Amino acid sequence: MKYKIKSRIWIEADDNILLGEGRVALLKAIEDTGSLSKAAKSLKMSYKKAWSLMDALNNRAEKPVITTSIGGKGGGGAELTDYGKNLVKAFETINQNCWEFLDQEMKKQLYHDF
Amino acid sequence: MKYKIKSRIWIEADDNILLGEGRVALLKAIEDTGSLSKAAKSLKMSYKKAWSLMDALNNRAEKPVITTSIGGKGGGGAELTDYGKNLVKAFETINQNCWEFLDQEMKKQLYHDF
DNA sequence: TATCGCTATATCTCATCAAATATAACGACA
DNA sequence: TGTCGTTATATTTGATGAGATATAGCGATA
Repeated sequence: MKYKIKSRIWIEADDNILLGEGRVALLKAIEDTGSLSKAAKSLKMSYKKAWSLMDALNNRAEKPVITTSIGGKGGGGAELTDYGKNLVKAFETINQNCWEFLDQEMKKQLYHDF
Repeated sequence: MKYKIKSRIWIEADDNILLGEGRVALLKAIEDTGSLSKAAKSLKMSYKKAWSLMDALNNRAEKPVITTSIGGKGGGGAELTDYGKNLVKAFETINQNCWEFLDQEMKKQLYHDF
């Protein structure tokens, strides 16, 4: 059997996407680099796109997910709030569990139908 | 809590998409209408797109998923093979189970982290 | 007070993908 | 043997989204 099952999960708020794999990757890069522009660069993403993603995330979430500062030492920066860290952790846990669940489901179906 | 979790699953063969929600919807429409062009129309999809999807599906699957005929009474038509029907059934079962699983997972996380 | 790297935002260009259009071939049936 | 509604395929047109570019403003620090 050469078939593989794949999945993509995301969290919505008010029928708008809040958090998916791309935004989680960006959040983790922000956590690592301390800056939105460096995070974007590390993911080979334009600053504009990264900013748009984080702007939408911050506006739609119940509480701020990242905080930013302009000017000062280093020019400014961005970092995750505790709430943001929890969101990332929850997302990754669910995502991992989903993969494992689907692999099991696929095996069940293969046994029956193919 | 206004957050909702969503998912999309698909089956790949050789790193190419084989079957996802769109193709399953098309297969069911073919089953209902007996024709690829009618199925496409019922989903407001161009014939070309529908044909391309089913061509890729048939070529990548281990066995044919639909059979087609040209000319004759009614001009021809398309129908699912038994293998195709099993694929659809398996996909929908897994997809349904995945939704239920994710809803439970979401509740767990909400309880802990938000 | 000049510098620096960052956030924040608008605008324009381009590539990619989808849709629309056109056409050939087929075979049962009247 | 002509008609009809399909399948099958190429080509052209159009729209949407991503990327590139440009610019302003900020504040700690030297």
